[in-house]
Formats: sequence, structure tokens, C-alpha cells
Amino acid sequence: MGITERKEREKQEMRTLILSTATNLFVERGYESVSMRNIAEVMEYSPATIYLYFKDKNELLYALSEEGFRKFFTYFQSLPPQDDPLKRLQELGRIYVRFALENPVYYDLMFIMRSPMESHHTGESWDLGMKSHGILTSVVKQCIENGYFHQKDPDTVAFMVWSCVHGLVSFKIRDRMKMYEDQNHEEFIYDALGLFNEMLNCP
Amino acid sequence: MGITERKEREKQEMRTLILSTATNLFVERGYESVSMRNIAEVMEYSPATIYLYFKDKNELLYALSEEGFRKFFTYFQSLPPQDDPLKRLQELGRIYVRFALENPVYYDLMFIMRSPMESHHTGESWDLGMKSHGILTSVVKQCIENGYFHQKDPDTVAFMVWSCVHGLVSFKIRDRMKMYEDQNHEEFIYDALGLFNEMLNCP
Amino acid sequence: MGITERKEREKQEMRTLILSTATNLFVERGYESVSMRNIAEVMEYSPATIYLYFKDKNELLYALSEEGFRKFFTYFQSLPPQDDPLKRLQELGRIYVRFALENPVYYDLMFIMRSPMESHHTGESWDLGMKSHGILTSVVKQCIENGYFHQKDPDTVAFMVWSCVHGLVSFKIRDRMKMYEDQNHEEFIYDALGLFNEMLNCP
Amino acid sequence: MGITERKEREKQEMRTLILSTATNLFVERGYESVSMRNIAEVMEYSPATIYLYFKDKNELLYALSEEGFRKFFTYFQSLPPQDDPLKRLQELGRIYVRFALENPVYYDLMFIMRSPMESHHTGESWDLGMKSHGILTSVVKQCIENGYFHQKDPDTVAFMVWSCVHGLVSFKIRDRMKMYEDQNHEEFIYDALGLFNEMLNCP
DNA sequence: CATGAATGAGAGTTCATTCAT
DNA sequence: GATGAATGAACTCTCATTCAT
Repeated sequence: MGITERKEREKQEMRTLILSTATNLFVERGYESVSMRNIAEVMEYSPATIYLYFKDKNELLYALSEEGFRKFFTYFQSLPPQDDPLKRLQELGRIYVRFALENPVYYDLMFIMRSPMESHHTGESWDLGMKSHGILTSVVKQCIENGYFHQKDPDTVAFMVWSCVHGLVSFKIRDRMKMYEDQNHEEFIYDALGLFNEMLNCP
Repeated sequence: MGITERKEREKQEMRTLILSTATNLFVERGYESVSMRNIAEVMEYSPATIYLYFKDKNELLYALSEEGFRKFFTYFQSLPPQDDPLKRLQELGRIYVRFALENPVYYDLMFIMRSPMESHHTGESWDLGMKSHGILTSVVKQCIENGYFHQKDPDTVAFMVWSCVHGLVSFKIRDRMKMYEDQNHEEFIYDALGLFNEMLNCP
Repeated sequence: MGITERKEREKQEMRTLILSTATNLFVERGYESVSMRNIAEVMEYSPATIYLYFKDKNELLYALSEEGFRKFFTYFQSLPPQDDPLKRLQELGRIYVRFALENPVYYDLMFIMRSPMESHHTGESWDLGMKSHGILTSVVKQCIENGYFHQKDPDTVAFMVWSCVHGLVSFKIRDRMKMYEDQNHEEFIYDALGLFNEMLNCP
Repeated sequence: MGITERKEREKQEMRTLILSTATNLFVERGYESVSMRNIAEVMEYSPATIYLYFKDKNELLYALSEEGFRKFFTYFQSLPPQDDPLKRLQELGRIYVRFALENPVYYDLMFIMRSPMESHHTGESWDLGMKSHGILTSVVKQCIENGYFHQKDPDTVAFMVWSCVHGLVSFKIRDRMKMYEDQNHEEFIYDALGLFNEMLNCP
């Protein structure tokens, strides 16, 4: 007994190896220029091996984004307890930005890349994404209850907040900050986020 | 007389045909999966023909983004005269969003696509981009002078504002709005923008 | 046991098949007009297959010339023992000519073709070429010690001798013997070589 | 009267322009990498224009080699009057080498390049080549009459002599002299030629 | 389980050449 | 006489993928 479990564990380890190798390569070169063969070469396995664990390139990408969503969710869960819902919202924004800057490949896959996995708006990724989004919405709702955001629809508020942080980090990730060459980009992003957070205070 | 002009015009028309064909294909399939051959096929010309008008694929992409930046700039210039700088800033945001929603392919090329034309942060695109950004910054400065934005650095404010509108539209363009399935996406975006604009009012 | 060896052997056989197919085509049509596709077609393999065995066209050509140099060297090593250095030199010339006439494609690659593999004046080819040339030079030196060649510099003598035999065979290989239509070309070349060898006798 | 002549002259001038442009490009880049379009570009004419003067690329090449043969013949004719036939032969070798080193593109076309103009062993090139070869043969015959070359067949002698000088220069032209890196190649060639000429003295 | 070997399809690009104007 | 525009055919090379072993 335990044999099937070991097998299963080994299978998972292999999947993990593939995914992390892929991630590293993506960081180094960008998706478009990473091929299945590249990944296999770095792993020192044959290209065919990858296909034992992932049906095709799309599934690999999808699995990666799933990992991303899992990690993303743990970031969100780390939101420290805090009575004031506005402060929680502001902290959530900082966590979001931190996730994106610390995991640009995941972030890109999850929120930017033209997704070759459109069909999948089912699956774990979707659920985790919805759960994370739920956290945002619930905090937003509490803020609204406390008198913020002019009694707007929570979804609208959530979308607006989300868009703003997404905008900040996606300029960085897709390399559109060249005109701010004098700034340290990460600091600059956090400054802009700070400003946004201040604006949220306004009743 | 006439003749060279006609030829010149025809040449321009061909360039335009190529560019618009490319644009259409990009809309349908996304860049990454559009080849020079594809474009040629749709045009019912030979692949070689394209190379008479554009040195290579990069130049085609660059020309397209240049067109985008030109169009973008005309949108910006249409900013109606308006004494109150804050209102101008808010209007600028609406114009930005409108441009993005009306020209998603251009927008993608200009602000999202992982650009293989990095070197070109020179050229007309760059200049027009900077000029447009200059308009934003100058409006922001006037707002700050009028007591808004807590005397923050204008670049930071500009970046924050820009990020927010970019976030709004890039979710749409890269198809990340599925969880808002009940909404009409365009309306929803304008709603969120409206909320953001209200927040700007806060002194 | 055995299995890896068999695989290795099969791999070698495939390389050999590619190389020999290429050689045959080169004989028929001349390099310049032989493409990777052509080679693949004749082999009844896909073009991509060739790239599993050779990184690119250059490597294929280089491997071919390497083979040539190896074979060349074995011809040279077959120089029969012979006390009189002049006779050895004369015999060397005959061997050289025989190699060229028996292996015109190799010869062309090695000594005539405008080489796109300039960088490679390192590698086995170069070493073998130098070793072969060393044999020539050492024989020449012995001749000089025996009073031949007016005490000229050995390199000069070697180059002159080499040029003469090269001239003989390269006219044949590059098809410039049409004005000697009455002659059997191979015989004619050996006659001319014989004359040259007689001239060498002259103290 | 006059008009047709002028036209004819202009036509010739254009041909000459094309040929010289081609030659220059060949010198710079080697044949293989020179295209009809390249030639036209440098001339600042359209590619189509070339086809008004030359049926196709082959004819252009052939015309070029014809020019080469004409020039070659004038070099040969410059052979200074000289009673001693052996000295004339030796001088002829020097002239040959000089021609090759001064006109490597012509030389290559005439005597090395795998000729895409095989059919043409008729035409002016052929005649001029034969005439030049005739000069060589007649000098050789006189030498033989004077007791040189062991009464060998003049053709054989001519071929041997020719091969030797051809070998010398074709190593240079096809870049196979890297192992003589310490030498000034042109001097080295003339040294080797000097040695060959000394050998000819031997009765 | 893993792979070596193979491939069809397709990428971007260049070429010699033609022909209506 | 010259050309602008166009093209079919070819090029080298890479890719995701399959399958017998």
C-alpha cells in the first residue's frame, strides 16, 4: 500500500519540475520565444516526456496559470486582520501589487497574456480567481456600508480599484515605463498606489 | 503633373491595404498567430509583395503602432476647451477609454503587446506618445496648482491616472471580464471610469 | 549492453546517409544549387530530419569537408616507404592527384569551393590539413638537404609543388579542359604530372 | 547616319555600366551573394532594366567572363619581344599571375567558377581563350625545339605550365593560404613562381 | 516511464524574372 | 528605353506533436 501514492507523488513532482522550468524560461526570454523543446532541453528530458504530463502546450500554460492563481490566493489570504475596511482595501491593493511584481510571469499569464485557454473559464483557476475576487468585493462592500464610494454598486467599485492596480503593474510587466526613466520603477509604482489609496479615503 | 502623385497615392493605398488587412487579422486571431503569409493570402497578393512596402514584419508592426499613435494623438487633441482643469482631466480619461474601445488593435500594439520593437523608443511613435503624455501631465499640473492631489509630484499623479484607465480597458481588450457577465462591458467600464472621476473631485 | 551501441551505430548510419546523399547531389549539380530540401527529398526524409543530425547547412558542409580531410590524410599516409626523398615527393604528387580524381566532391569542398566556413580554420579539418601539409614539407626538406631546389625556403618549394598538382586537378574538377578534347583527361593529367616530376629531378 | 551609331554607343555604355557594377559587387561580396537586384540598386536603375541588356543572369556572367578573356588577351599580347623562348615562357607565367592577382573576379569567372555557361564553349570567350592558349603553346613549342622539356608533347608541357601558375593564383583567390600566415601572399606567390621558372631552365 | 526519431506545417525572407504602362 | 509592381518558387530553419520501441 502506499505504492500508488508514491507514484502519484512522483507524478506531481515531475509536473512541478516541468512547470518551474517553464516559468524560469518564460522569465528569461518571454513566452513567445520559449518552445516545448527548450523546456525539455533545460530539464534534460526529451520533449516527448512533457507530453506524458501535459496534453499540449496549452495545458501546460493553463496549469501554470492555475499555479499562479493558487499563489495569488495565498497572497490574498495573508491579508492581516484589520477592523477598518478601507484600510483592508488599501492593504489588499498593496498585496496585489506585491504579488504582481514578485511573480511577473504568473501575473502575465493570469491577467495579460492573450489567453489560448479561453474555453477554461471553468476549472480551478476560475474558482480561485472568483474566490479572490470575492474577497475584494466583500471588503469593498464593507467600505460602502461605511459610507465610502457614494453608495455605488460594489462590482463597479471593485472593478475600478482592480483596474487601477492592474494598470500600475501591467505597464511595468509589459515594459511601458520607459518615459519614467528617472524613477525607480517599483518605488514609483508604490508611490502611485499610495496616492490612489489616499484618494480612497475621501468619503 | 498628376502622374507621380497618382503613383504615390496608389503606393499609399497599398500600404494602407496591407495595414488594414493586418489589423483585421490581428483582431480576429491575435498577433502572435498572424503571419506575413496570412496577410498576403487574405489580400490575395503574394507574400513577396508585402516586402515591397515593408522591410520586414517588424516594420509592419511598427508602422501600425505609429498609425495608432497618430490616431491616439488626434483623439487627445479633440479635448474640448474647458476652463476647469479637473474637468479636463476627467474628459481626457473618457477620451482615452473611447480611443481604446474603438481601436482595440492599435491599443494593444501600443500599450500591451510585448513589443519586439524595443529599439524604437525613438521615432514618430515615441514622439507622439510623449506629446500625448505631455498633455496629460500639463492638465495634471494645473489640477495640482488648483489644490488637487495633495501637492503630489505630477508624474506620479499622471501615472496613477493613466494606470487606472489603462487597467479598465486592458481587461476588456485582453478578455478578462468574464466574471462580469451580467454587465454590458462597455457601459460597465464607463461606470467605473465615472466612479474614478468622482474620486478625483475630492480635494 | 549492445543497445546503446546499436543506436549509436544507427545514428552514424543516418549521418552517413545524409552526407553521402549530399555528396552525390553536389557531384550532379554543384553545391551552390543544392538545398537542404533537395537532399531531404532524395533521401525521402523530411527536411527537418536533417537538422536532427546537423545544426545547419554549414555544419553539414563542414562535416563533409572534415570527412574529406580524413580520407585525404589516409591517402597521404599510404605513401610507401622509400629512401630517396625526391621519389617520395614525386609519389606524393601522384597520390594527391589520385585523391582528387577519385574524390572530386571532397576535393572541391576542401580546396576550391568559396568556403562559407571561414571561421573553422580551427577544428579537425584544419589539423588534418596541417598534418598533411607537414608531410609534404618534411619530404621537401629532405629533398633540399639532398641538394635539390637550389636551397630555397621549404615553404616556397612546398607551395610551388602543391600549386602545380592543385592546378592540374582543379582544371579537371571545374571543367576547364575542353580544349584538350582529343585527350583522355585523366591520362593527360598524369602525363603532365610525369613531366613535372621529371623536372623535379633536375638538381 | 550617326543616330544609330549613337544609340549603339549608348547601349554599349549601359552594358559596360552594368558589367562594371557587377564586377565591383562581386569583388566586395563574392558572386553567390550578389543578386540582380543588388546590382540594379547600386546602379540606381530598376532590376528590369538589366534585362533589356542581358537576357538573364547567365548572360551577364558570360559577358563578364568575355570581358575577362579580352583583358586577359591584352595582357598576353603585351609579352615583350624576346629572343630566348624559355625566357618568353617564364615571362608569360609572370604575366599570367599578374593578370590573376590584378583581376581576381575575372579570373575566378574564367577559370574557377563552376560555370553556369557550359554550353558556350563557342563564342568570343572561347576564341580568345584559344588564342591565348595558342600563344602559350607556340612559345612552348619553340622551347621544345630548343631542347627543353625532353621532347614532350607541347600540349602536355603547356598544360603542366599552365596548371602550375593556375594553382598558385587560385589558392590565393579562393582563400586557401591561411597556413602561410607569416608570408605576404603576393610576394610568396611570385617567389614560388620564381622557383618554378628556375626549374624550367633545366635542360 | 521515457525517449529517439521523425515529421507536416509553417515561419520569415529573398530571388530571378516578367509585363503592363 | 525604362520602370514600378508583382510574383512563383525557392530558401533555411523551427515548431508542436506523434509513435514505435
